[in-house]
Amino acid sequence: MAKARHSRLDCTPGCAVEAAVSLIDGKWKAVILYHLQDGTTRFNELRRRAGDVTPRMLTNQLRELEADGLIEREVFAQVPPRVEYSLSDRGRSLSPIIAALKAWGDANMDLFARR
Amino acid sequence: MAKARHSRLDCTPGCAVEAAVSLIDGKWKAVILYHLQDGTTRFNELRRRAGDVTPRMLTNQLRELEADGLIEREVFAQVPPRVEYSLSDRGRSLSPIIAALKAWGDANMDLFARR
DNA sequence: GCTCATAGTGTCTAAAAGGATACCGTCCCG
DNA sequence: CGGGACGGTATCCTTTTAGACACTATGAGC
Repeated sequence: MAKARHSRLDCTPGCAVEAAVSLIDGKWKAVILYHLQDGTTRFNELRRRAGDVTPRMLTNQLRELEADGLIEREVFAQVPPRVEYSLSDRGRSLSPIIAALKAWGDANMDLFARR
Repeated sequence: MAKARHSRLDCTPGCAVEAAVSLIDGKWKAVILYHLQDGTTRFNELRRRAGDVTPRMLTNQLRELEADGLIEREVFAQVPPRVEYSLSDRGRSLSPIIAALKAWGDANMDLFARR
């Protein structure tokens, strides 16, 4: 699971903001959640869509998202192996935010172009 | 400025999502943006509200947010010194997202309580 | 028999982020 | 004269994150 970045929960109201951010932080988590909105996706399919994630990183991020209850993992006992990832209800409740982030990112692309 | 976590911008559509996240990532940035919504705030006032930020971290985060054009910094040549931080237009355009994150965080507090 | 695809794991290392602590000059208040 | 508020800096150290790269088993297709 993603590490809690703040140990106390009874801090100022802004704390919930940071707590939420800590879940989608991690270099690939937001991207994974974004792509999972298209529906159930397999491991290597995600890998291809995300660009250049190493399998180790992808595994890490998926495991954390799963531990946080944002995604679900279903294993089919076949050969070759088949594992499907999908959004959980909680993960789906995050969709509007992911969409808003994408919209904001697109609208502010000039910011990133400078780098 | 916050480091660009992805070097290429022409990646899959999810890239904008990650780019946006990278701006509010950093342990205190989201909290700072949240508190700045109440209006112009001074350095030590932010420090008190955020809980237990060290001045070094607060300076870092504020400088990055400023470099990213999300906040503005105004120095008054007085003694004792007076420095005020406020949201820029771009920063204000992020407000709905911050608010959504806070709402989501509050609604999913059970997740964080487990830690 | 060779190679490919699947879904990962293990190890090692580099880089970045975050934290602790001490310190600065100036002025005001008592 | 001592102490506090202000808005930071400087230095050092630890933790966390991310990346490269190699490797696994199985079966299918050529």
